[in-house]
Amino acid sequence: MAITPAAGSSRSASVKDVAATAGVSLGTVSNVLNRPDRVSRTTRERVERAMADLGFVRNESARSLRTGSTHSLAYVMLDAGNPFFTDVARGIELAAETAGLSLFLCNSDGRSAREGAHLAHLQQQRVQGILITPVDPDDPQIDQLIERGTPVVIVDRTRAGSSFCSVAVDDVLGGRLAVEHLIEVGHRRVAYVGGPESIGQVRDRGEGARQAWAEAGLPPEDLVTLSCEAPTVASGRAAGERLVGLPARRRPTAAFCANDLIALGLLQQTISSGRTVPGDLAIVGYDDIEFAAAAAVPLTSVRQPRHDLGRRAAELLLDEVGNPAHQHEQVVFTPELVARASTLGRR
Amino acid sequence: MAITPAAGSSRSASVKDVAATAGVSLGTVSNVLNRPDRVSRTTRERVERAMADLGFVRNESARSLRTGSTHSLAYVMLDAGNPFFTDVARGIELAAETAGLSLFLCNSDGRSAREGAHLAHLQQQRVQGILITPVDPDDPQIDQLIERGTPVVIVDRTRAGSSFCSVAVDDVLGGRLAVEHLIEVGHRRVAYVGGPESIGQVRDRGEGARQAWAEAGLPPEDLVTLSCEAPTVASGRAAGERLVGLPARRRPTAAFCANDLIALGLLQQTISSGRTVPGDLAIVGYDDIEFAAAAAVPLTSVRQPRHDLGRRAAELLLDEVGNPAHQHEQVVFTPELVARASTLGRR
DNA sequence: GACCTCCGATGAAACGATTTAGGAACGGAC
DNA sequence: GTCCGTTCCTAAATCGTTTCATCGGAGGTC
Repeated sequence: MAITPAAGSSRSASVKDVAATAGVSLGTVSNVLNRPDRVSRTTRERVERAMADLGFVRNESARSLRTGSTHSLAYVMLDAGNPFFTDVARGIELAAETAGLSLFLCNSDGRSAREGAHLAHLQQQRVQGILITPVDPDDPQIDQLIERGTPVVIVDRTRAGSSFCSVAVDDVLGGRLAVEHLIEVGHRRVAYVGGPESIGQVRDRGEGARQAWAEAGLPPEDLVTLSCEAPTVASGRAAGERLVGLPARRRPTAAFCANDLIALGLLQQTISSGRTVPGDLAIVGYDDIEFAAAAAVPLTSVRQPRHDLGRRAAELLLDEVGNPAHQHEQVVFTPELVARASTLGRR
Repeated sequence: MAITPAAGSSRSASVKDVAATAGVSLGTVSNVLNRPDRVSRTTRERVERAMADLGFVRNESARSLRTGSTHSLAYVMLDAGNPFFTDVARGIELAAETAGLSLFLCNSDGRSAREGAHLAHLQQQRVQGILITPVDPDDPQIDQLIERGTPVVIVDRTRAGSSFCSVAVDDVLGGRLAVEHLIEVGHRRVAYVGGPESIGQVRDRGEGARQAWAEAGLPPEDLVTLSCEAPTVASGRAAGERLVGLPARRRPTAAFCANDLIALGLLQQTISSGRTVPGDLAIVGYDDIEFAAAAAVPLTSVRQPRHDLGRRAAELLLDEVGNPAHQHEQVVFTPELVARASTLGRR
């Protein structure tokens, strides 16, 4: 009869075991897995029965070694704790699921070293492609990935004249929108709260802020930059304490924060220290995450189409993987200011 | 001379190419990769040079096929959009990084089908082990994973008499703490807002709420259950609208929400509809995510040690993977009530 | 100078699945 | 009864890496 390995044996069953149990050859088992229509119904059922009995689990390493391709994509996030990126990830997931691929999420947590380790590992895994919101889009490791054949799509950043696709939102414009709005509602001393400078988004939004300030003909020294260690709620709180420390004459009446986490921290610190928003300090955030609207004082924020950002990025990657005539594309979405009570509560 | 494949050839370089270029054998290249001390310095440098020149990237599929083990763990999250789970993930990441393993994050998004697809794929990938916050901890697929040799640790749930490790927080106790607190500050008509019932955490927290209610000798009909479709901010808002619709006589004066997302939604709806918190409605959340303290009215919440939860879970998994004398363990952490303005603002 | 040791390097044999060229069995038609 | 076409299945080669038994040579010892 068929040779049946001991149930619960330490080695898991292979196609060979299945073939032996079902009394067919290796190739037939493979056909059942990959081209079931080429196998007669009775044989197929016998093989499927054997697979179930043995608890057969296809070995993806062997499969992808032989075929040279995997069924996975990966998204390397800049900060998994920031809802903005998890929303982007959700958009990517949707597209990946539709295409029948699994999506692995990796978190670089803003650290180049971790990002590099993830990229190296993903490259060794031969994932079909990588989506990444990089710590630094000019990192040569990204070019190296592409040279060595792993398609990459940059999410939420761009690079001039690139050899890859990217999907971004115009952060300079976003910064302008925020500061133009603050100027419009009457502020003449504004703080830009962001950091670290190593993050491109932070630089661009600050640049947009400065442009708007200059175009309004306001003195540069009245646009203060408050640099944070990280774009987090805690940093926002800390920035709030530093603001209070400034002499009243020089203290800004409004703050534009590089993201909503900072803004929420700043908001909390401001209110809990007994001042009011926007009375003592108007606040504009960035990203318009779900929690922004639900904040102590609903937050004015620059909205990015985060879901579309993810979906579109994944679509570009899938096109690059599947379509030989693929052309690299740099998609830039337009941000939009959503004005709420944190700047409008009082004139 | 050495056979050098054309630079930028479509096939990426293999150890064989490296060996040819460096003028050594396959085995030597492998030794450079895995036991560099066994190779003389000059040979090693020559091989490393060849690897760099060819852009060699080790093929992890082949490696793990041969050795039978991978360098990856995975955490299947219930909801990547909920900061609670990303905080847990961060704890896991820390432990994984320390052990030199990569962590893949997968998001089941509360859907059994997606969870199942992820598990199947991870099993095929032969990951070293899986951490999971399951949609349903009694899902037979989990037992099947273990039977077939993939270690599993359940995160944030338990199961009686189990054949695997788990790390959880006592949700029944958490529910009691919340409701005992509400009773103590004087509420006699309370809503439990949670859902769907299919989620164990929701059931347990509700059960704890009922126990506390009964032990206080209060009539069961005064503890109303408001069921949500999902534990999200949007559901919280919707629940708020349903609460307003109740006749004043029967309307609860306080709400205990199954998590902070629901609580934040409820809080937002309550305030934006012109009522006050805790004046018209006191609110208790669950998880004590960072945004809870930063909310419109700082939220009273049941705190879970989410970082430790993740770290401990990963440690148990690593022990199971590496230690032959491993004993399964069911770790249960104790939650803690953090009282803030959303229940204390007024007596 | 013969012998032994040790170090470094070698080459073949796996790992488990897929693929492809080809072979057996079967049924139908003349 | 023979021949042909169709199904269905078999056997062997292959993917890239690791491992293990082995081998050659340099150096030391007597």
